[in-house]
Order: sequence, then C-alpha cells, then structure tokens
Amino acid sequence: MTAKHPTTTAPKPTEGELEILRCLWELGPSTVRQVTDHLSDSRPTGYTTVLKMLQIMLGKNLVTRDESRRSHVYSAQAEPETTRRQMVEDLMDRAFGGSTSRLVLSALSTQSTTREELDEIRRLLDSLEEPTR
Amino acid sequence: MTAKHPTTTAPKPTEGELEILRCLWELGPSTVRQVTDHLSDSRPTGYTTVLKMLQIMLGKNLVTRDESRRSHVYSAQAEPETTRRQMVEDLMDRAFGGSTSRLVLSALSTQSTTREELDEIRRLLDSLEEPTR
DNA sequence: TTGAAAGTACGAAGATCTTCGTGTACAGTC
DNA sequence: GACTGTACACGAAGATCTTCGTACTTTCAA
Repeated sequence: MTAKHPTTTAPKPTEGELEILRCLWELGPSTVRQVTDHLSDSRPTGYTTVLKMLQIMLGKNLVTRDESRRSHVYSAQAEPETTRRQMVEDLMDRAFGGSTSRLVLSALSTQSTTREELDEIRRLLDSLEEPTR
Repeated sequence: MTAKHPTTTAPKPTEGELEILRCLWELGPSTVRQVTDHLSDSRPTGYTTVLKMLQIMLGKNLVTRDESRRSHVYSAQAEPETTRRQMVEDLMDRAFGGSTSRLVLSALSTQSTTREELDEIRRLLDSLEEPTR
C-alpha cells in the first residue's frame, strides 16, 4: 500500500497549503501571479514557490486548474466549509478524544471571544435544536 | 536568528508528539516503557522511537523528566487544557481568520455532535455570560 | 524574426519529523 | 566476577514540506 494521492480524495492541507487555499477562498479562481501578489502581504513568497506548491496541491487534489489560457487558473477543490470542518474534526479527534463539547469549551475559553460571538453561537444552538424536534 | 527551543517556551506539538502527550495526560508521569506499552494499542511504536521522541520533546520543553531513578519518568510540561487551547487558537487563526464563532459553527456541524453535547455547550454559554453581568 | 517579458515544468537543497539500529552503562543473578 | 536483561544516548536513514534556481515555451511588439 504505497499509493498516496490517487487523484480521488483530498488529504489534510499542510500549513503552507492552507495559506494558499485561504487566498483561493478569498480571491476565487486565480492565477499563480494573483496568489503570489495576495500572499505577499502576509507572507512574502517567491513566484516559483507558489507555482510549485500549486502544482503539488493539484497532484493531491486540493485544487483544480483551468489550462485553457496561457496563465493557468487555479481553484480550491473543496468548499471552505468542507475543508474547515475536516480540519476541526481532525483536531477534535487528535487532541480532544472526539468530544465536540470539550473542543467548544476550549474555543470559548480563548481571549478573543467577543460578546457578539457568544450571542451568535447561542443563536446557532437554537437553530440547531429547534428544527430537529 | 537560529535559536529554536531556548528551553523557555513550548512550541506546538507535532502529530506524533501529541500522540505521546495524550499518553502522558492519561497515564500521568510515566516511563518510556509505560508510554510505549500504552501506545501499542493505538499505534505500535518501537521502544527507542518513543525514547527518542521524548528526548526531543524534552529539548523542546514539551515535557519534563525526573532522572532520579534508573528509568526516567516523563511528565507533560503543560496542562492538557493549555495545550489544547493553544492548538485551537492556532487552528482558529490559520483556518477561520480568528473567528471563534465560525470555528464553533464548524465544530457543531460535525456528525458526531450528540444532543447531550449540545445541552452541555448551552450550559457552558450560560455560565460564561451570567457571571459577567 | 528576434528579443524581452511572463509562464510552466522540473530538480534539488535544506529543514523538520519519524523511525530505528547500535553502542554503552547499569543492576541483579548464579 | 561474569552474564543477562533493561535502560539511555546518539547517529543516521527515509519521508515530507518548503523554497528556489534553471531550463524550456509562448506571446507580443518593434
């Protein structure tokens, strides 16, 4: 069993890959140039570095690309929510023994949680429980 | 600037390191032998592998050790909650733009969330908001 | 048509992680 | 005192990630 990315399932992105995915989520389908420029704000990266990463990500099925134009246009393969949920699930299993509530507790004990967010979460809970009954 | 682990701050644990931390959290202070045995259930690992990892983790300040006995006894350096919170914060920043509520939303949209957990989270919210007013 | 600009592909170096094999020290037994 | 486990330290190999340099291709304007 040595096959790694059989062009079917998308693995968890690495840190650098996630950085690029975030660009694609924000910008939408983009060229290497666009991603590089956008990235230059937060994390200056060489053009060929970004190109190489996108090529690798293509092999891993993390992105797709349109080659119809001279400058290939890359898109995130999955919805942001899907990837994010997958990463949360991964962390939940690896660090919280699979317990959602313990993870949420931990998230809420973070400094940066504002009152607005607490309210939002409460509304979310309401909307989750009501429709089920 | 090449210093990496100046024996002061603990970095984010890698996947393998987290696996070992989880053992220490569960078992409490343990010898290499104990960690290895405990690990054998979920992820068979050679004795010297575990030993080496613990040595590296000691250098990174992820664990401490008591050398007073022939078999050194290792302990997690930080409380589980501290490490977990740190990892949640990291994921929140890297994947959710720092938004707690978006992360929680994502966590709740996970299959494995039970009704009991939802109730627990609601209680948690209550206890978070009440004492503040 | 030719030269500069901009793209893509590829290889490889350096860093970090993971995993062991080997060598050495020690502790108890016969 | 020699022998047999058991433990620690260390080095090194293989895997994965990250980052670029270099070579080749395409486009377009002078």
